[in-house]
Amino acid sequence: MRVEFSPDEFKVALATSVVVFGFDGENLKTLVAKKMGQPFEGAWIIPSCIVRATEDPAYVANELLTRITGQSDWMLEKLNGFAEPYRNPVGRVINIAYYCTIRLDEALEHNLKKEGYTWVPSNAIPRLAYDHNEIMEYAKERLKRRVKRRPIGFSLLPAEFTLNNIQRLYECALGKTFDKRNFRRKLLKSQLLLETDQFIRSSERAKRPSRLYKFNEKKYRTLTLKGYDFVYQ
Amino acid sequence: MRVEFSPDEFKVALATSVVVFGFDGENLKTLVAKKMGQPFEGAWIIPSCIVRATEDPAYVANELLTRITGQSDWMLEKLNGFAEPYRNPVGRVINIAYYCTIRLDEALEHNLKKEGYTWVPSNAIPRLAYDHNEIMEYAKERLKRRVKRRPIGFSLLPAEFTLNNIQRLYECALGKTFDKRNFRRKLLKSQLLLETDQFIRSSERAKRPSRLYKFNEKKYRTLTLKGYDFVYQ
DNA sequence: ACAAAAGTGTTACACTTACACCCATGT
DNA sequence: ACATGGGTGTAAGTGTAACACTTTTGT
Repeated sequence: MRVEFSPDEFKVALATSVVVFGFDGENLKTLVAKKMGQPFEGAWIIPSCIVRATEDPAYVANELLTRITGQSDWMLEKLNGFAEPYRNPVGRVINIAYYCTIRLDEALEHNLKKEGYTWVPSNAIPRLAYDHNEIMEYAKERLKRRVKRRPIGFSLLPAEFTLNNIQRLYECALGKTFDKRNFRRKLLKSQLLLETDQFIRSSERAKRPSRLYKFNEKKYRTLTLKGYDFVYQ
Repeated sequence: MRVEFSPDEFKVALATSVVVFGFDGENLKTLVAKKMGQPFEGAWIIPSCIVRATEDPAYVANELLTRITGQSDWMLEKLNGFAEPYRNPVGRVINIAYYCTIRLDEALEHNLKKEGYTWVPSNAIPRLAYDHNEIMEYAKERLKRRVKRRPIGFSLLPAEFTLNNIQRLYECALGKTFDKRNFRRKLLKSQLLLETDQFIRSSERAKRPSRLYKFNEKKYRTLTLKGYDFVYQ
């Protein structure tokens, strides 16, 4: 029975990666960067970082995101530990991966650019180094599940948005399409949205402007407290 | 930026734990053992094992289960990596945890006893060493989710079982009760069960014997291929 | 005027829930 | 005979899914 650790069992290294999802009103996308240094120099990777043996990966991941985005206090959700041997050619490295969602804005975009990060559409992820494609798929599945149970719009949409925006977001995240009338009915019935009296043109092509809505955060909080399940399949 | 591993980053050790669920017709239960050796000598733990830096935790977990149960080829599902610093007083240890479900039988019980493992009811888990209570809770939540989406009876019930058995199993796993008529209607409509012409007395107290059913594995396989969701909330 | 997307209701069906009594058997 | 769990049906309500046309605005 192997239950006692001897000193030479302590030979593994830790890393953390964070899958970041954003939504531009049209498409769901995720952050990647070009890997610097060997191995895999120049390959695409998910934002990642070494974790020292004394550190908490959640803390390190938070620091990493803060540097990348210029914003702090992230609601990171843990994805999993990726632990296959040989996933890293340098040695045995365990990756503790997280994901989060983010609202896009200009300051953010500026910071991302400065730090060398790029958005790629989450339905067309390029080949990534290590097992990062696996981590990415895992994150997409998790987001899907999340979307089915909780209205995620809060964290991905701007403060005001159209019903078409949010429908599009759900369609991207779940990889299917919905009937406009049924979607609206369901969403409005939930009372999670508040009508504003603002209108916006959703694209160049659109002639008629569409109404802006915002989230009813109070309603959302009371509902989640009661163990509300949104359940959009 | 910390992206290059130096040799002294490789200072972490690995372990794996497996949460095993079983069902005796009345209650859902899970395997624990008494810890041998320091630290936490004599405390209850989830079946666990060291993983060397060159090994695959999934493989090691499988070996561990094979030893404990005397059966091989486990369908282990990965739970998560538990990676908080200081979760193990001996040093930095990452635990890659799995869970599985098992059909009880006599050979199994005999082997468990021989290896020093004991069942505890999964709604009354004792205080466990390390962060094993956290892992256990995580596993219970996962089982719950699993039960909601897929008929788990296959892996937990004997080949033939009564409708009351399976209802009881669902009630244990989900921590709620169901209306007998509605439960039966739903289950039978799914066509996942085949009526046998066998009857059994479900307990000493029961006078009238109840009908045995078995799983319609073919139906199950075609349904899961089509992306079937059982969805019992 | 026309092009483009915004917006709007109804109906049929499926599923869920609530609910109470008789049945078969062993003691 | 009685105690114990086994077994059964119906009706109301709720949610889902399918469906097509009119409105508003910019060009």
